Amino acid sequence: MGRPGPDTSRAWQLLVKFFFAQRSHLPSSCGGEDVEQLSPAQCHVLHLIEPDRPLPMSRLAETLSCDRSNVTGLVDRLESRGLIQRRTSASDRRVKVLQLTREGSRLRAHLLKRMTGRSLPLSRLSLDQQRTLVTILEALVGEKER
Amino acid sequence: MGRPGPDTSRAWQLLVKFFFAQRSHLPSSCGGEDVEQLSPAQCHVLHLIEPDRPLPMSRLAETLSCDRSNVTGLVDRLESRGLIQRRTSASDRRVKVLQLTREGSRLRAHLLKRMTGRSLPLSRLSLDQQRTLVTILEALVGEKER
DNA sequence: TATTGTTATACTCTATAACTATA
DNA sequence: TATAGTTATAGAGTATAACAATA
Repeated sequence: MGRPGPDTSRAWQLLVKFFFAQRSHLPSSCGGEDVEQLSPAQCHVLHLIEPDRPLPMSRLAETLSCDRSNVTGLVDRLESRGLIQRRTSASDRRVKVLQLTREGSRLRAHLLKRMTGRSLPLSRLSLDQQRTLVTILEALVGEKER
Repeated sequence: MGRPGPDTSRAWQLLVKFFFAQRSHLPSSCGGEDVEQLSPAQCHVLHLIEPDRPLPMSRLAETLSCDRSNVTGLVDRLESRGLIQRRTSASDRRVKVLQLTREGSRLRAHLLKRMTGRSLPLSRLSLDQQRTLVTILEALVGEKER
């Protein structure tokens, strides 16, 4: 619906810059009280798996837009930490669905909570700006409601 | 200036999701006519080095918020492709400054141009939204003017 | 002594290609 | 034949620790 303009390039540049600058601070540094120290990718996966909502590995690969073999490794590491579990789907024995363990669910909630904290630079924005940002990003990601 | 709210967490989640979804598409897939196929990190570094504006490696490490040893590797790879050059600073012989080669400068311009193209999802936003996004991101990154 | 950059090491992330098991 | 997931392999990204050169 829009047109490419000078702001297009500028926005992307800033987006990348922001992401690179923040990725090391959060949400990976979720360690703290928890022993675990998850990588950004692992944290991201943990976010994408919602409690009581089994997620096929193929869907995860799509969302991450990465190769399926990559997902195997990510899941291996998260599973070895006891955060998620693989389960063979009943309807199609080829697919494996992922679900959070109790520990995984706990850590995920902890992450979400932490992301809302004051330390997050995003909280420096006014509420109006935050709302606007969410609207824009939803349009970008192609999510309507969630 | 703001307060943590439900949108804070939501915004970050979307930001991460968007970045993960896009990182493989651009601007790394800048190959095309060029033989090179740069990684996202390498593209990012290329952006950060402006033509005729030598950048100390330590500054680059700060901007990327990563370890200095990491920068060594990134620069090694970009230098071996002939895109940038290391030069020992005259004022302080410990520091090395980076500058684009002619080829690097050309490729950087190509990247910037490509980012403005229609293919970029960001260009789906209205001009107003793009402008708003830039404003918000500038606040986040802590950049006033450029 | 402190700082800049490098090297050595180890682990994670990522893609490609070949494979297994299901469908 | 096609699809979901795995394995093997290779390269890139990242951090820690020890080191050299310079300040």
